[in-house]
Amino acid sequence: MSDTRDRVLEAALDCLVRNGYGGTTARAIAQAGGFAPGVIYYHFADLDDLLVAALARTSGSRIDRYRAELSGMDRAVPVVARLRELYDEDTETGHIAAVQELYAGARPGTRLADRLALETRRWEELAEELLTVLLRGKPLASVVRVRVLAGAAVAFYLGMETLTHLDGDRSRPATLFDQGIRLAAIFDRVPRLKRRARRVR
Amino acid sequence: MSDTRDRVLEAALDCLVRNGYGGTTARAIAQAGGFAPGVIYYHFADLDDLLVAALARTSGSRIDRYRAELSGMDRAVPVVARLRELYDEDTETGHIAAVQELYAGARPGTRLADRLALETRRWEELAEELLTVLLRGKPLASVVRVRVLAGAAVAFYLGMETLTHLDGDRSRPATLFDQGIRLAAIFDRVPRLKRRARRVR
Amino acid sequence: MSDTRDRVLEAALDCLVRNGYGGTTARAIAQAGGFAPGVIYYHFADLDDLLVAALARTSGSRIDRYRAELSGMDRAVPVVARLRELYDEDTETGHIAAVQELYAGARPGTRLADRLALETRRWEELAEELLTVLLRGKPLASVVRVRVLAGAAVAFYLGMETLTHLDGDRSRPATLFDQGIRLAAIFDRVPRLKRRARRVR
Amino acid sequence: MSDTRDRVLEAALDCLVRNGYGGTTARAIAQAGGFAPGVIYYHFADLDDLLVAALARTSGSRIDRYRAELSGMDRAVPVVARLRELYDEDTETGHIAAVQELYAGARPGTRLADRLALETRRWEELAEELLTVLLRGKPLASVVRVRVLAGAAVAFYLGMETLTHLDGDRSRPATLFDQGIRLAAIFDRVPRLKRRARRVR
DNA sequence: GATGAATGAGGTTTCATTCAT
DNA sequence: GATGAATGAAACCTCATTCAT
Repeated sequence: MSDTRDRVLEAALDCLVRNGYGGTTARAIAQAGGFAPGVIYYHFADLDDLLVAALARTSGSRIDRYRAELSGMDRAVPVVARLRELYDEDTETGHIAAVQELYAGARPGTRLADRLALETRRWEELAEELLTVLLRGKPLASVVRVRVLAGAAVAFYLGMETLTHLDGDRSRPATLFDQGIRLAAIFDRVPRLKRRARRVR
Repeated sequence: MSDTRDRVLEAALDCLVRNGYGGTTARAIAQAGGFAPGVIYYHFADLDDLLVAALARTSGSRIDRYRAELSGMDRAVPVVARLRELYDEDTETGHIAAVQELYAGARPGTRLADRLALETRRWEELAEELLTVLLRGKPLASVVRVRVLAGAAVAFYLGMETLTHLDGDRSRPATLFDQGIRLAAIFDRVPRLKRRARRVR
Repeated sequence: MSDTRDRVLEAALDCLVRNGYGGTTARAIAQAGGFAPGVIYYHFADLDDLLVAALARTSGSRIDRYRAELSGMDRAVPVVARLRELYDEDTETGHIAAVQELYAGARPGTRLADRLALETRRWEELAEELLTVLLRGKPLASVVRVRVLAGAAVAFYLGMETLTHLDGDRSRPATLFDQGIRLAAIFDRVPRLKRRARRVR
Repeated sequence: MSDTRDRVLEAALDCLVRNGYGGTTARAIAQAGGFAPGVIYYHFADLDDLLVAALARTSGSRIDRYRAELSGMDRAVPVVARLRELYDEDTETGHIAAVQELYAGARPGTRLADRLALETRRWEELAEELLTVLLRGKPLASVVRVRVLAGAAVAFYLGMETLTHLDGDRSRPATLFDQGIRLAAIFDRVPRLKRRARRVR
């Protein structure tokens, strides 16, 4: 059916990774995908529309994957270890780089920005789910609100990506994950408080 | 001396805040500053050069201010409180918005990107200085490397700004600062270990 | 038979009225009529061809209606009164707006321009018929050639429409019709000369 | 000073005459004037802006010329004769053809349309001035309102031009002017009524 | 030092038209 | 008969940059 539509989406993501937001022009996308620039406008209203669709696709599928891989884990070390693998996966496929470019380039007030806000909320919801399980019964849980912590985690992840993308220094996330593992190990050693008949909503 | 050069730099920052990276064109800068477009090229090699200089100026002066305000503080709560004030100051002056735009728009491999990496390192150095004092003698200091923690702090700050800039939701940093204060209070209650003959590097 | 062909013609006229000549694109016509753009090229050689056919249809049917309503009238006042009604009818149906758009947009030398010239001649012929009856025996008839007067009438009508279309001021034709009625009343009071041996053509 | 600005205006008028409204594209204007398309946008905000300026210039200068040539004439025959010469002049210079194209092509609601409405009013004012003098004391003056007659004259002139431009048949205005002269001669033979103490306004 | 006019490449988008299905 | 995806040319417009003054 919309075979070409998919090719356009893929080309747009490709272009984001290779040329950055500013270099993701209609012509560049067309060249990357090997089709005429007009094709874009047959399938999408405009570039903004295309990028929104591309974002929805890549972000959505990544969220699904992250959730599938991490859901229900209640110990921090394996979570961080898995996160690192997923991050490496993202780096290879370039999908996270594409999203990063969108965060960087989107102008506030555009549909793309709105959509990014939406996707951000989805990532925050996922983080909240995971953190809820991780923090259950831990003393830390009584100090911080999970929702806020989730927001901080997403912001941190985004900032790390921005910096990494900027200087191309892959050792930065590597070091951070290393450190994360150590902290996670300590965290896991903190015993859970016992509660009776805890029922969450 | 080069009075005009300064006007150009100010105009460029102005333009970044008001029009974003993509809207910071030679014409727009000239209009913002009330001079002819050609002036830019008299004082700077090209737009990249101008933005590099603008970044150096604004980032440098902000780092100086942050250092002056925070240097030597050894308790977390006042540090976070001060940070919040500085952040609000940044928000008002728009300087942080300008830098944020540069992080967003800079293409890897350009001189601007190199300069951003350099400024990032300076911020990380500042964070390292402050964290070194804060963590002195604390148990956490034996678990995480200060340098890495400093990098994480900068990344987190940048990510928070990116998200805030995108959706314009000022409540996000407010909530995070609130939470930060609470964590800082707990942190401050953790006693410092006594060590003999402490030698720093 | 070619039911769809008719739908295409109607859609083209619709589009002319709503979007103007410049907005009457293949896509817009297709959307207006609820069919695929390709359909146009199945029934018509190109857009020019379609517009020619649309013009022929709408202009032809309007000429027929004008002739049916006005033919044989020999007094000016009822003619002008009837013209005003027909004009209002045209305005409502939008058919006159469509033709006006074609006059405006047609490039000299195209088939559409040729066809417009042809339709103009038909309107001039109709005007000539009507004026011949009206002027019969009037002193004015010996001063002006009916054919030229007919041409002037059509030109005037077209010019009035152009101006009205441009500024959307419907009071213009209203005022002109008012004035026309007064002149017609005076005209009707001028007695007809008696002639012997009337020979037509 | 703005030498080039003038060249752009001239090129636009040239283009209107030669290529019509639809053919007056930025590229075509640039080619006609022998400059780069970008020049247009240096001197004018957009094409609409350019066409408004071109209209103001050509229409304004023609109105001035018409007024200078015709003002104060109180006999119809020399007026019509002079009109014919001016019309021929217009035809040669092509300026009237350019304006005609603008009337035809302008979309209602654009700045160009607004400006055309303004220029139309100016032509109507001129016509009103001239007709006021011509009709002074004539019986016709008590039957028609001069303002309405002026509006009709402008509409007629425009319609005549539209038709002439469309089919390129120069004999049409020639014939109409011939006929006009004959009517003017009759008009001039109608005696003026004597009025006492005529006070205008 | 400064100006502002000019350039030409390249940006997004639209369009008439074709063609495989 | 009809479809709708695809094309490539060309539309308008913006931009960094240069250069004569």
